[in-house]
Amino acid sequence: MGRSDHRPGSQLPVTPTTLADVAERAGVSRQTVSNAVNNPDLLRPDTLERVRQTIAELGYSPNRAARNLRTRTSSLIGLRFTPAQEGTANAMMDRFVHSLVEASAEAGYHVLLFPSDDEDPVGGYDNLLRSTAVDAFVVTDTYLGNPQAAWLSQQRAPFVAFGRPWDDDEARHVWVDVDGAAGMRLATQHLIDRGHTRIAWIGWRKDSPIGEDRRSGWLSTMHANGLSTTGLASRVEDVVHSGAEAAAVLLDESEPTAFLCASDTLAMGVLHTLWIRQLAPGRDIAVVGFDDSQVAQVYPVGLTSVRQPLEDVAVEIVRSLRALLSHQPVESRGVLLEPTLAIRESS
Amino acid sequence: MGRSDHRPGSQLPVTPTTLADVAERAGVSRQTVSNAVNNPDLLRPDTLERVRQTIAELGYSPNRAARNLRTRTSSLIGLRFTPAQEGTANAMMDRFVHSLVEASAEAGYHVLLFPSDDEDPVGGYDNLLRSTAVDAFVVTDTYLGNPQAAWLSQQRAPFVAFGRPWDDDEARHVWVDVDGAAGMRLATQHLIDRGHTRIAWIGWRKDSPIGEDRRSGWLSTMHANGLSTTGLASRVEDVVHSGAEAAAVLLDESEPTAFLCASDTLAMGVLHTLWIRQLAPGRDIAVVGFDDSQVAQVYPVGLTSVRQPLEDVAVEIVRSLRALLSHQPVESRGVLLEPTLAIRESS
DNA sequence: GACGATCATTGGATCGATCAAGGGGGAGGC
DNA sequence: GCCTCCCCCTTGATCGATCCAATGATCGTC
Repeated sequence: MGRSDHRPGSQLPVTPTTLADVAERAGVSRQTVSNAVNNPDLLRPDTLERVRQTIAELGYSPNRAARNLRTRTSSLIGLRFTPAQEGTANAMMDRFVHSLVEASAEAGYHVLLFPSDDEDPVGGYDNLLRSTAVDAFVVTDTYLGNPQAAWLSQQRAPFVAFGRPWDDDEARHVWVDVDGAAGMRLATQHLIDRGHTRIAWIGWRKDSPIGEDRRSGWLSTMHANGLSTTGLASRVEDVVHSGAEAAAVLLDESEPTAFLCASDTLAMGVLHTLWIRQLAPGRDIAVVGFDDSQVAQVYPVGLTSVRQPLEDVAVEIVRSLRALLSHQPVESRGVLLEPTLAIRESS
Repeated sequence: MGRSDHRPGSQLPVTPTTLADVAERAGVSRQTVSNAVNNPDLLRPDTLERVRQTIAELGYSPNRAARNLRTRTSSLIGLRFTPAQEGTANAMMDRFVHSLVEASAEAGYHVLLFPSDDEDPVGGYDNLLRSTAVDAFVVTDTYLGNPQAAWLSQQRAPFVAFGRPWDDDEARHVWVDVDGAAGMRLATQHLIDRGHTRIAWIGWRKDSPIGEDRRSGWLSTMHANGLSTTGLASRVEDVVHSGAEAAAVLLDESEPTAFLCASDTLAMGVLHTLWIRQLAPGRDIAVVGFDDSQVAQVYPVGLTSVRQPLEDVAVEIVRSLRALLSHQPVESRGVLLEPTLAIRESS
């Protein structure tokens, strides 16, 4: 039998059991039953036992709506669900959402998804906030110019961001992020340890702070090891064929022996170019990506990739959220977590 | 300015506006405000206008908890969130969840995620049901021996399944599914049209009804075109290297010119074998997968793949759910949707 | 055995919405 | 003029939990 006794073979009563039902049956008042559920310490051990017994017998579970109304909470965390873009390999949302659901459940919260509306990016937040449908939000897209974090701050709505407030020095909200630069240092050092000296970088356009951060990890590690980076960097759009073209140009002009990419999508482009030129990834040329996407995992020649610790991110977010909601002083405004490197045949 | 007037520059009041606040300000009773929101037809046009004006001025939005308590509904749909398995390419959950969130929102519902517990697969459902936290469920894993659908049916809990009740003839619940056999007929015919006659099948083990269904699409189309299938079929585990091994054996023994796979994961295995043997996918040998995963989309040689119409599935599910919850007679117990074929360079 | 202090438990009010009846007023019919 | 009807709106009760203040039980103490 499962953890909770849900009595296979029995049906749920048409009208669910209420607190009053339990109270009557156990011969105590409603408040006592309420205390048995929420403040067991207040009851005498024998009373507690009797009430718990009755709760189990009747299969009672507090009505969420009534509790929410009285306590002015919902035990729900709102998350705007943005799916992975088609044609890219950036599918970390899936893993992150799962981790968040798990971590939230541990803390007694559920995750409520709401759709994204590009025309009115804060509309969904506003509705949920006004109707007190959620206790807090988790914000994921903290890219340049995204008004959500600032708007929520201004509304004094509790939220934690996954991602640093890159472009906003004024931001005072709580955030959790993964140290992309550290991940790239890890990857670069890995390649250097394998004997590579001419390691090329293929990243995003300069206006992406995330991309520039990752790039800095490559740059600093190269220089720290006394290696040159001139002519070895390229900045392109985050699509497969851009990665392929960049790799072709770099191969022709600078003869790198390894490629470090800001995303798995770009890495796939590199692999395409290698395939066309009959170069074997891992043996002739090393390739490393970022995100440890499914693509990296199932690609015939496994792609080495920087893996974000999304499980830890979720745990940390929920921890911050709880502190925020219980009005405890938050230890620190931001938390930065270290990624790991999933090493495969491509390096 | 956005669709809903959320007044940038203003803060949310500390205590949210209530129905009574609006009533007082508009000079009407609480019930009249309630009717303005839920049954506008009951009001005289000028009163309605006045109330609406006041609602807009105060930025009023009905308190969810109070409404839920009174109406005994929650406008929430529960979904057990199971992430994609690592090391496989089956990441349709991401796309499906997004579609479901969108379709639900259209109908005034939000999606509530709860975690999966393998030890107690119905525990999560039970809790939410007992505490009347959700109005209905969407069940996604209807594989062999999964007790969820049967358990929910027995509890008389409203739910719609994504997936047929393969192994349960007794099942009377509502479901929506994608016709995998039709998808494979499409794919097989596509390959035949391209001149292929020796088309091999790599699928899952025989105890997977989904796998057998997909296989039947290949089989029937081959036979309908007078083509032989002997020695051209293989049944393996759904992992990359199994697909690779199966492809190697088939190439040696039966010399197929095309491979049809039950999943993109297996197709990746096939591509691996082709790569090792220096065979060009699409030119020397055609390959087709199933699910149109990100892998199929970003693989250097785009992988042709059967694409499930998940957007339509979600819409259909929400439609059924609404009928179920409004106690309308459901037109049909099950709905079967046709997949499409995403044609790329591999075929 | 009376006393205040502490502990365990209780009854009434409340959260903010909707439901179910009931009331005021104008139009229309006799 | 009076009654009925209908439309529009209001009032009181209710959903099921928790908050708050108060009451009864238990205890040690003098």
